[in-house]
Amino acid sequence: MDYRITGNGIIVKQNDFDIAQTLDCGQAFRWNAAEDGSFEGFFLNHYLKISETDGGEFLFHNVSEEEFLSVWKDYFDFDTDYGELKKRFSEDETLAEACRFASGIRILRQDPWETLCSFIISQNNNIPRIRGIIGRLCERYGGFPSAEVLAGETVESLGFLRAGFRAKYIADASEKTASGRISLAAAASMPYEEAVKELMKIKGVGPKVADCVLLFGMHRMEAYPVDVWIKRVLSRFYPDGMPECTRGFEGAAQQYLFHYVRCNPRVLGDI
DNA sequence: TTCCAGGCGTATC
DNA sequence: GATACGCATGGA
Repeated sequence: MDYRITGNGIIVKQNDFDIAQTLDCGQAFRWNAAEDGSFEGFFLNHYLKISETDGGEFLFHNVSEEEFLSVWKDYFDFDTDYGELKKRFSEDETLAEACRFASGIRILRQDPWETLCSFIISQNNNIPRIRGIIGRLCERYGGFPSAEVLAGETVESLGFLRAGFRAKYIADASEKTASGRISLAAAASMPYEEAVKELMKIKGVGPKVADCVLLFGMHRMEAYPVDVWIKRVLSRFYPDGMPECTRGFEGAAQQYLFHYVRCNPRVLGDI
């Protein structure tokens, strides 16, 4: 990655990066596309507008060098070589196709708490509605509320979210996180199996949500969320499990596959 | 109108 | 441990 400072922000030269593919592939729910192709959104309390230039570089609008280096470089995971990952994955035919289809996906380094809440909300739900619920949450509190703030709510007072049966899960996650009964910071550095167990102490967090938190909120690339789409992928292409070339980075492979089959369901055949 | 959605808790065997 | 079923809500 190279960057330079201009009068209206930071311009970044970065391989293996596509704004829309990365921000709109189901790992984050608070980014919005404008008609000109730019995206606006937040990481914690940091606002960003980002767009691609005619020269294929990326403009971080009105961002200082300090903020770029301390916030956005990490958020977009610019220090990881996704070209190398895709090269490894491409030993496998299906993965090669998936990587070609969306070669600009990167795994964001998101906030663990926001990721936990977001994927609790995601269960048995569709993406437009997930975005709606999270949008109402952020609108009410003027940004994504902390566990401490949400711990002051009840299932009833969360009714404005129209989150359905998930409201009690959000309440439980807030109470356990705010009180210290579970520690997201500790989970982030635990061995994989222990981390899953720690996260699953929360009501409404099963294996899939735990893996999403580990992958998207703690950048644990070995975490491999299996949802309905990935079940179809496994059944159609990998009945004996994920190929050897993905070992240790199953989560990244999963995200290429997830986006590929959601956009091209026909490749799954009659499943 | 009916089906289904980036699952999980619970009951039952 | 496996399998079946209900769940709140709203997009398609």
